[in-house]
Amino acid sequence: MTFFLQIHRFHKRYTTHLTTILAPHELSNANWSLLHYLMEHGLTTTSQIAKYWDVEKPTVSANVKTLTQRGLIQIKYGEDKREKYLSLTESGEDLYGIIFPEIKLLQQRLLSTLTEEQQKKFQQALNEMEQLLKEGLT
Amino acid sequence: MTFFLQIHRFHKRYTTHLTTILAPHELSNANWSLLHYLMEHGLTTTSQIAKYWDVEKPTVSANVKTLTQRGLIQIKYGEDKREKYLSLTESGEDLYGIIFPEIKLLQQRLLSTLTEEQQKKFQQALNEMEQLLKEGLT
DNA sequence: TTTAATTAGTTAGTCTAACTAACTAATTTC
DNA sequence: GAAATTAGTTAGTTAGACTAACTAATTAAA
Repeated sequence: MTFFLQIHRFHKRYTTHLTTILAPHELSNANWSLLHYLMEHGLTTTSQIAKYWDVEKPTVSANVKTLTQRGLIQIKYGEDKREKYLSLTESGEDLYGIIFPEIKLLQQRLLSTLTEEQQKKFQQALNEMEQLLKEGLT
Repeated sequence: MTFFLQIHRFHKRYTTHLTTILAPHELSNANWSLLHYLMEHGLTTTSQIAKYWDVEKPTVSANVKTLTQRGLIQIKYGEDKREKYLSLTESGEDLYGIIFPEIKLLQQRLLSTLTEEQQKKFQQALNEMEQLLKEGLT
């Protein structure tokens, strides 16, 4: 079984497992990622999130729309009239606080299979591989 | 940036990159996975593939249908009348031979970021994490 | 031997997480 | 000032799943 298939299999199970945690709160994985990003980074724009996640803006835009409608995030406009500064509302933070411990536990549990050194090495490798793909394998 | 987001980002780029290799041959990633599986394992059934990929049978079934219609795989029936034994046709093997070198090169290039020992450890960890998720983190 | 349970594979429908194309409005560059 | 770029949105599409329901075949239990 190749490394790449194992990544694929693991990733699928992991996201599926996340879904079981998030679905009772009516959140998709991507919704959660947005909540988490805002909690960690604070005030930020759609473009920045898209860059961080390495996705296109409409993907972020759709999640912003969903969570704004649910009152979980709020929007402020900056000096640049085009930009929307996103942050969590109080109920957004509350919901985050309810969910995060379980996800944290899951992640810690999974990461306990790796030493800190290994984790660091693997993350580095993932990053390098990603760069290779980004730069066209030059 | 968490390990899990890095896996996600890498995986997405990798599959996107595979798509650019496969699309000129009018193959999806999943189509290629099927070609590759049959090339590596030979005669096999839909259920076995579903197990190996860790997906549901309809997922495999759909890909079998596509590639059968294109004449890339063929079906033989076994003693158990329900089972379909799948294998590559000659044109399936030909197409595989055209595509595989490029994918192999890509994978080798990516894996060059890891020592063999690291790759082994990484795969082991992925496997363990997968088992944890499978068994419900007991 | 008959009935019940399980399995192989298919079809139809649904969902998630993307993407592209096209667009308006705002900002920056020439 | 005009052209180019950027922020964000909308609409449409695709890929890769999944579940539910089903038929037919096989296996297990009574």
